[in-house]
Amino acid sequence: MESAWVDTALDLNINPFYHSNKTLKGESKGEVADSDVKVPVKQETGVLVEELNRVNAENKKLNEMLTDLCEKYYSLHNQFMELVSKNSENEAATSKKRKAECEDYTNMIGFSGNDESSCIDEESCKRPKECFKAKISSVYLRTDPSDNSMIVRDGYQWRKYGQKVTRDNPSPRAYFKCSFAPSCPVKRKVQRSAEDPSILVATYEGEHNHPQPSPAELSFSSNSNANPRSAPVSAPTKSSASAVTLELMQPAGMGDDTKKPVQQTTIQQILVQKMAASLTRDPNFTAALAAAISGGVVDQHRIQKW
DNA sequence: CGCGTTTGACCGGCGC
DNA sequence: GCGCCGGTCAAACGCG
Repeated sequence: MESAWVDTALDLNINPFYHSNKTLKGESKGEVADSDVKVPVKQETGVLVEELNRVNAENKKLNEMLTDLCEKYYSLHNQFMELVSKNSENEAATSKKRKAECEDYTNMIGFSGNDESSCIDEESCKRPKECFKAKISSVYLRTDPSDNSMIVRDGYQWRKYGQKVTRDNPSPRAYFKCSFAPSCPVKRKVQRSAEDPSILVATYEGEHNHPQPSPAELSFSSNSNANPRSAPVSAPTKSSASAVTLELMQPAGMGDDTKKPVQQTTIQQILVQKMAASLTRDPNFTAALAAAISGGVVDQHRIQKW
């Protein structure tokens, strides 16, 4: 099923050399042996350079598309924020309800009033503590279904503090707190998708109030991830499983937005990188993109290819 | 012995 | 008011 998607997927040329090899193989009239390519070296490098240029141009175009997308996202995001802040004012005035609703808001916009315990009055602090404090984002990770460990490697250090079987899902939900910084309020829930057990759903609440630990720090400080149960995860297969990240709250840099006045361009760059990384790893996206813009860049690509 | 995980108990919110 | 359910706590346990 998925292989079908992959086959029809837009070739984004993530790995141009592989691609080049394929074309070369095709050009070498079905020679079986890979090693003895009969094309003269000069001609070969010429083809490669040409291919590389073409790929660069395509990447540039895709990059522009992504940037454009980001700009649109930002303007929409801002509009939505305005709308919601108006709504929440009304909401606060009329009803002091309710967790679920609050969570909906946070879910949709990533509205985090203030970090930490900076709420002003006690009353609004207790409930909204949960309502407004936490930024919530979800990460979907494809893993081996036979792999029972619920470990999501995201560069932070987590301490498990609970596990629970929930009603709507036979697989247990694990609760983690960020243990890299003692005061870090971030929590993470990890649970297998009810529909597709091969997909891990990690839900993050809150923001890290510390920078992302470096790999050295991670392997150094405490054994949380070097623990026997966690260790297998560091196997590249799992951590590099194809991941689609839906960061509902904050487009980028969600680790440390204590430094709010980050240049928007920087954020944009990070966002572009993140999106590109996520999207290009997702065969569904590439396929959808291919379908959507099949008249444009891709056609040009295909024409050249044929 | 220290640290992290496991797991049953407990608590609070919510619906009926 | 009661019961269900999700989230958290904390003692017990295991590992290095």
